[in-house]
Amino acid sequence: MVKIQKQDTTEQKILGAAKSVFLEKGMAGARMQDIADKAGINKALLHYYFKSKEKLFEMIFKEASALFFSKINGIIDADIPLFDKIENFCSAYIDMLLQNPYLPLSVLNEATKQPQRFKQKLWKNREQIFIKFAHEIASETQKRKIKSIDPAHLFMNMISMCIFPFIARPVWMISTGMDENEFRAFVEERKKTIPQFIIESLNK
Amino acid sequence: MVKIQKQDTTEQKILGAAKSVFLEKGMAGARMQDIADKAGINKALLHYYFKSKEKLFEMIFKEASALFFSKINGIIDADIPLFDKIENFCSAYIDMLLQNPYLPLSVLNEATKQPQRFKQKLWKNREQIFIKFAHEIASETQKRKIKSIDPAHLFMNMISMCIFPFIARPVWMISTGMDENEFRAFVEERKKTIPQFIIESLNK
DNA sequence: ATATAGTTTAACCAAATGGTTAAAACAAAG
DNA sequence: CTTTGTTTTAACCATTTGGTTAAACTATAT
Repeated sequence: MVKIQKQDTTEQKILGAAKSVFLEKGMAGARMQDIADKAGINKALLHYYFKSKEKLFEMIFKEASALFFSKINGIIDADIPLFDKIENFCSAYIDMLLQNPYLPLSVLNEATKQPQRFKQKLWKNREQIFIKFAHEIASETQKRKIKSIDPAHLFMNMISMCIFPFIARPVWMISTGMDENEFRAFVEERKKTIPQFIIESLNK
Repeated sequence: MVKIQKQDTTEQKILGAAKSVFLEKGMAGARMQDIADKAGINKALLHYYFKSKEKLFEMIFKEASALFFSKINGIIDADIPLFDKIENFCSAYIDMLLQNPYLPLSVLNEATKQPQRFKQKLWKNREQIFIKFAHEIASETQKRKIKSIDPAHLFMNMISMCIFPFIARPVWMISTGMDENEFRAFVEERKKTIPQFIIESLNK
């Protein structure tokens, strides 16, 4: 008989627990004991599966940043009209972030605190993210289909508006009085309002 | 004779060192020894001036978040035309961030990791930041001067585009190949491109 | 000169934390 | 039943780190 009841193997439980603890507390703030507790096991077993905090963190972080960057390339590289691309990107990226709200803060944090390590370990074969996007903008501008705009700024604007709300979430919630559901609804709305906002600005 | 050569008192040196260490490493990652070293003193003297890490951190963090929020209210509350207000805000806020590049990540980080503490200690008498702004938008919309837009989204868009580049700086620099100066120039440009972008989108 | 506040040195303490170890318990497969 | 890999228990270790202490030194003001 194959394993049926255990949907989660111990390793998966550990990885899940590690992800949530690391993403919430960061490398420095995370405690191995907390991870063990959250996984429902003990510290000995935790080290039985993963040699060190470093190794475990690296594993989680690699996965996290892959998630953080992968969606971008996929959609930006698609072969569809510019405006559709913008709409798709915002919608898909926000969807991903809704499922991983702590992702941006965590990834950008570690990239800030350990820039050299980040560059070495996570930026090996990654190409310029928005080269193709830049060309496309240039082309559309030349064809006089949209107003002239520096692609770097446009790209930065787009990802800023998508990502930042998740980074500023607690402050935004406190300062607007939103609760979890209202915030979720607010960000859900942004899947449409951001593309709208961008396209209004680009349209001649 | 009054003290002349010492522009910085020891207390100021400590506060300066603490600010830079805390903002770069966060509460959990900061080391008292590092702060002492950076201030050019020893740990004993550090504790002679500030009882505990907690106290020192609170001091720095209170000042940091005051800086982070104060500019916003000031400009948003000014009594000038909407578009001027947007231009002023972006320009002044980005200027402030250029002088405190680690501020946003640090403040938002601690707000995320200790939301309750943040709310208690730092959000006592602070009012809704953008109430007045919202009214203004509503009024302009009604007067048919600008396109209809939800003020919350507009406000979020604006602060996102201003703040996010500083949070994503290391990743952005790596992925675009910019160096310090180029990044500075890029953000400097944004003082104009962001208001442009927003106003193009709002104009009927 | 002497008292006072600032500063250094260096040793020290207690707690937290990452990591180890060894023995025992357990479960499943051959 | 025995073997094998997994899991627990619980003690333990080494290091880091926040924080303390006491004695000595320095400069300045009275």
